[in-house]
Amino acid sequence: MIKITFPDNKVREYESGINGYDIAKSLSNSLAQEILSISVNDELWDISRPINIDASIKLFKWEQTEGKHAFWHSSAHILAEAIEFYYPGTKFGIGPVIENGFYYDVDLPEGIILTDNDLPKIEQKILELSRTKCVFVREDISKAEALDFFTKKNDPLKLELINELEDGTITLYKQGNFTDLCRGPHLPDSSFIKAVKLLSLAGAYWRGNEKNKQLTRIYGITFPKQKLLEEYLILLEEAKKRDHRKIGKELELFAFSQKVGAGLPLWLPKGAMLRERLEQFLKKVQKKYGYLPVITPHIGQKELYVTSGHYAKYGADSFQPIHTPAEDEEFLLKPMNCPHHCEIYKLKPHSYRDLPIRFAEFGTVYRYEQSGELHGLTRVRSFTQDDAHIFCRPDQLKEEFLKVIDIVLYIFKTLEFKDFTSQISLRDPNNKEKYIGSDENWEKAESAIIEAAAEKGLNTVVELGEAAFYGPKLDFMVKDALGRKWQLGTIQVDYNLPERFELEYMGSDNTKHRPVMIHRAPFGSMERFVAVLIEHTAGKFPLWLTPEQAVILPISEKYNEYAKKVENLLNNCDIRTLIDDRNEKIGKKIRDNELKRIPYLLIVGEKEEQTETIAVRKQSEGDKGSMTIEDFTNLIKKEVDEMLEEHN
RNA sequence: GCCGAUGUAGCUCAGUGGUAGAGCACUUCCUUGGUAAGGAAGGGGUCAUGGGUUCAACUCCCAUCAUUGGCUCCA
Repeated sequence: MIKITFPDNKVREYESGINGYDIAKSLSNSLAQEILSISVNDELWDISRPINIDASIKLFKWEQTEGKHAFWHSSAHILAEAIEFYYPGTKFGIGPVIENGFYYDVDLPEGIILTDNDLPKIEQKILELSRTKCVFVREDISKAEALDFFTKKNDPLKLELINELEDGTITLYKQGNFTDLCRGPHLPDSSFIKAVKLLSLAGAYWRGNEKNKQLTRIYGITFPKQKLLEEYLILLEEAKKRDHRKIGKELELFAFSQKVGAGLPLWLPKGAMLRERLEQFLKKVQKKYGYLPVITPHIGQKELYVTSGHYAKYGADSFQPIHTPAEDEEFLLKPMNCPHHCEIYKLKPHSYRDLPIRFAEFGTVYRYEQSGELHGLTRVRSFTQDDAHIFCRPDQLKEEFLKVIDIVLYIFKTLEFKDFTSQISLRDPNNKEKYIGSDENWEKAESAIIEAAAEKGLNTVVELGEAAFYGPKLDFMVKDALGRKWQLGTIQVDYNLPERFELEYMGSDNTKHRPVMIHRAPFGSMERFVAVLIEHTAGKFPLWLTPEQAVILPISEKYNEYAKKVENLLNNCDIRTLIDDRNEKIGKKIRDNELKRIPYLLIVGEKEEQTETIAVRKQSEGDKGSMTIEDFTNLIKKEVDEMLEEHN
């Protein structure tokens, strides 16, 4: 007999050799039906694997990640089996579980190219194989046996993987006609899989290295119930509706032109208005925090970037140099604003009393992103950073970090980004040589960031080895509608540029010292920020930000004149208002303007004209009744003030 | 850059080896309507660009450009 300890610390005795499924069954039949995987002494196991020792266990259902993990992992094997059925001779790479589903990287036989049209038949085969209730059989083998097996199978990719494994830890899983190298765990059999959708095909380099062979990657997702798949597909559709590229086009915020060039966004009037408002908003905050505005050109001499080191590091990936009639003269489009700001700092000597100095600029920069990297407004070749560089003494680092974090948090709060994460990137402690700057400075900077983040109550992840070579950093990330993570704000310490530009200040000891630089951009870039904001709000921007706050809808042409009067009054009160005087019925006008995400619709007809009022309809809430124009302007002002209210 | 897909009217999308279609939008007319689509008529396209095959190409082939899913999830 063995002792099994459950998560609630209850202990029950079972016969040695019992498996997870039977344990679940001993608790309840319905539970047994739902169990997908088990952890035995914190190690994930198949529920069909016999347990011969005293152990503490946890049982996992579909609702738990561990349960989904086993489910999708097994699904990946069935996908592989289906592929091997249609394309014998295929070599298999890896087939891991991902956040939503799984994929398998395969090297198809010479001359076979998969297209989307091939996916349905593979899906059908997967369902067919699932219905046969194929059992997943686990087998422990030696490294030599594993090498032998995959040599016979002629699968060099698996051999490469096995060669990196230690002897004695190798397991195979077999189901039907397919055997795969796999750590597990798996479902007991394939019949759990009731619904499948192969989502997309993509090329993927073996082990993510572009020097390696490109394999075909097949993405898929499976579910234990057809209904869950349907719900998931609806979710995907909903997410697509929030896509900033779609909404940006619908609301005429931005566009691209093939003739202007790929990755070079054109901000249309409404988008530009929105962006300007965001910029004004940040400028006001920055002024309060002691930032000084600067403006620098879009190009700079090549020498500037040689000094900064950007030319050596990014020169090849940037736009080609600009030549002038003067011989040997070369300019670059600026990929960064910092070198220009360093030159401004250098214009005059600084005392320790002057620091920190904070130069801020909405600086447009240009980088030649690879064509395949371009994506809407989130990955472009021309973008504007809400950039600032803080030149400070090392002992001021923490204080400055606290202030920048305050700005970021204020922005996130105002724009209602509640679901964000932050990451502290530190040096790789085992590889200190690859970083510039003294040990002492690094330690100071790293603890300044960690302490500042902790003081502000940030929920942070610390990543060792993720720091830039020139200093540690703190990044803020949010997710877009499709669950993709985007980095927005960033705060980076830099020891490199002050060194390269030989920046100095006079210390209290009357000797020269080197300042530290902080790069920071709370939005990151205006382009990316607006993109994420569009997806976050589904185009329903906050009242203070939206291009048009109210549209006046006359019931008929007879009230156009009164509508004009109302428009003037509201615009005089700085409420951005338009009239929709098309010859359409009121229902039609309401529908169209709701679709344009106008926050307030003001309906005026006979009643309103006579009583000098407007009938107010709020976006997605409906009729709010009639009120005077003065009441309405007060309402708007109050709403805007509340949104922008500063926290302390 | 590489692998797959896509490119037809302002927008969303059908379509065929033999002179191009729908809905919405737009223009005009009727209608003057009270909280998410009133009716009629009309204008609008070098079918991404450049080559090739063919009596004939928007359609088939090749190239280019652009858009798009992916190329970091480690058996």
